[in-house]
Amino acid sequence: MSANAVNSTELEADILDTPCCVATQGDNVLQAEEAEQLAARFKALSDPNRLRILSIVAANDSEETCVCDLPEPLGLKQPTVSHHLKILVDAGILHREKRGVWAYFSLVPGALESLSSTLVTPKK
Amino acid sequence: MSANAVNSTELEADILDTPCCVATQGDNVLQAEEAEQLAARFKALSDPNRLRILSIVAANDSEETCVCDLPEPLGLKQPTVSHHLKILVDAGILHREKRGVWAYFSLVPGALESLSSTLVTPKK
DNA sequence: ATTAGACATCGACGATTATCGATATCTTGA
DNA sequence: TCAAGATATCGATAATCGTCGATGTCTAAT
Repeated sequence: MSANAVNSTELEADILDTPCCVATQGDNVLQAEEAEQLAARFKALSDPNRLRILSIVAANDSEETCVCDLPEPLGLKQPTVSHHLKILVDAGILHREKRGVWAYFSLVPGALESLSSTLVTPKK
Repeated sequence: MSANAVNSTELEADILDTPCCVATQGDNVLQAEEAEQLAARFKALSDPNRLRILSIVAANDSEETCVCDLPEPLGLKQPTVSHHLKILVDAGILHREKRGVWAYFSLVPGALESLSSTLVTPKK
């Protein structure tokens, strides 16, 4: 550890003797792979336009939201909206259902709640 | 709305008559600037190594965590760790306190909880 | 079959990001 | 004053990302 105090000349504790660099107990800590998966879901939320899409979908939760609802309020072109929707679907946050010509999107029940709980539950 | 049924020949509702592109009520929806701020905080959580840093800091909540604790378990070099810590501090998630030569980090109380609540509270 | 329209995919471009070596800053003990 | 060490900052590089025009695909109605 940090027990370098076998020195006979100085036994008093300096500020620098305050234990630093405590070995982190590896058990309690988020491992690389789980961190990767969690980060991927937060990454889906790390873009303002995607958050606004979620906001619109959540506000319309009674009726589903279709792609055509989105380009105008967001000020984005259709391919860009489609791109963001794909990211949210891949992250398991949105559900896509194609009916006829249109694609309707809705929140995956519990997805945001589950992500939310990872922030308040004691890490791992 | 979509009442184009004044046509005498066909009065039945096609699939395509299902109302699509409902005008989004602009009041209920996350505005650009708030979306930007929220996204910035999620972006801080969108990297696996930053999540692992938070996990380590949270696990050590009794004693504070110093920078020197981190490079080894993460497999990162010190400048990289410093970079991630800065991002977490700037996002208001970590608190930095310099004592002597060392910099100690701790969770900002309530920061993760507040972010968490934005995910479960009805959007806006 | 053909057309029109909604949506997805592709390819490109500029902007941002994660990483790290090199270096600067700052604090402490000699 | 000096040297050592902990941390922050700088500069570069490769990779990823957001955006959009062009194009492809699929569906429904003619």
